[in-house]
Amino acid sequence: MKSVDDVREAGGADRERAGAVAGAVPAGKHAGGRRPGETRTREAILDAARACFAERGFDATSMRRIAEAAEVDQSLVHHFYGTKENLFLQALEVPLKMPQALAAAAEGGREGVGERMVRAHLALWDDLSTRPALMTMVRSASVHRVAAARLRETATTILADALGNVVTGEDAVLRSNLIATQLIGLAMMRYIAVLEPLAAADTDTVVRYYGPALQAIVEG
Amino acid sequence: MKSVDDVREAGGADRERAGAVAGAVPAGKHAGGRRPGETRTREAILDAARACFAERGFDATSMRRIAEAAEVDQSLVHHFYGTKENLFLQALEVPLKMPQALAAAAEGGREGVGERMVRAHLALWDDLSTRPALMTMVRSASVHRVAAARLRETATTILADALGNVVTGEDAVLRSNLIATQLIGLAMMRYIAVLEPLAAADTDTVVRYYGPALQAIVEG
DNA sequence: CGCTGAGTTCATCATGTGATGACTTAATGC
DNA sequence: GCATTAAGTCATCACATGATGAACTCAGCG
Repeated sequence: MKSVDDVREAGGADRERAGAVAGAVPAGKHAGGRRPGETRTREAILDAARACFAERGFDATSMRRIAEAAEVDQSLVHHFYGTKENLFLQALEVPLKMPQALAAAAEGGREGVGERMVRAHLALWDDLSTRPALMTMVRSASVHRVAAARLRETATTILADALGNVVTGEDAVLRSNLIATQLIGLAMMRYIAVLEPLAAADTDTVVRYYGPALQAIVEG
Repeated sequence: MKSVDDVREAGGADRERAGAVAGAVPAGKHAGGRRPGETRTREAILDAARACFAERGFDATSMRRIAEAAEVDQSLVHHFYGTKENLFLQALEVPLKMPQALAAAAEGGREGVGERMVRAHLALWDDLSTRPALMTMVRSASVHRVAAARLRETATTILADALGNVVTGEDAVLRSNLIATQLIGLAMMRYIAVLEPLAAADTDTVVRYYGPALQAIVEG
């Protein structure tokens, strides 16, 4: 898969494809046709889509750009995923790691849970296997209904569930919301708006300062 | 100005315009021409643009939609504001109220400053004269460089400046960032993602729970 | 009055978009 | 081996978009 950055204004400099020996496709005949051997194109397209959506959001990402990033014909994207909407949906699928990691962080009692949550959250965003989906979700949440719904769902189902044993008492759900609020804010500023010095700060420092802020809400 | 919602799929049901008496424009002649009396169209367009951008973000808002919302021909939008980019820039202009309100909230010493900041922030978002610009900024920050820059600028210049006397000591700037982080997160979840019950909670409740979280960072 | 400039509409363009269908080649099941 | 299905390309469509230019009407100034 090509890097998303490479694609930009590409145009047409990359007509020869890997494995297509020069002359293998006789001039005048159709270049189409299934590639020999087993294939991983479907996954490549999804990866490319995730990367593109993560980097520019739903609207600014065209099917053509995704195809280019996956080094594949545009129709193939439609062939596998149908509509752009549906592809986006797939790209949005949050890895199972996420609820697990957050639930694990919530275990171990009330004490220090703020710091553990911040650390787990940062870990998910720094993990290359989870980051694109999260980035896609947050980046498009402001303009795409489905992404916004996914964000809400994540905030309630996943987070509130994980925190069920920890955030108790008056207005427990509201307070869970506020914790989600803090974590999403952190993602926005550190990874999307890239606010300095926050974006460059190392994990431990962020955990040290931000943890107590979450803790304040846990305590009520 | 028409409500943004009315526009949706409008199409062409609204051909007769206010003041254009039937027959006033002889068939076969041009309908163009300046309207009699003084005009406020320029401002109307900007208002419409702000409303549209606030509701759907930069990409999903077309010049045509803005024109429709302002009940004006599309070319007029270009006539007054040139490119879409430039119009967006104008719509993004943050009202002067904002730095003032936040600076005022920061006055009065360290004690209770967390709550005062949250309250001031919510007030700005509930004020119809400031809300559209803020909404536009946050909603498009994820996908538009200029909006993101504006957001950073707001977070540093305005917020950090206001908090200069309050947030002191180690990593003061980083901690100001984290406070901005919390406020932006709140805007995201309450006004954009519309997470319940947070979105429906009344101001005082939010202030009561969220204030101490900001305070935790002020204290360090 | 007549002129200039600003406000206003219409028609149109080039471009990029998502989507479809025809066609080609390889894998797979019988 | 032979039919069926899956993977792949190309050409093309209908449409929405941002932008421009020409034409027209009013305001304001001399």
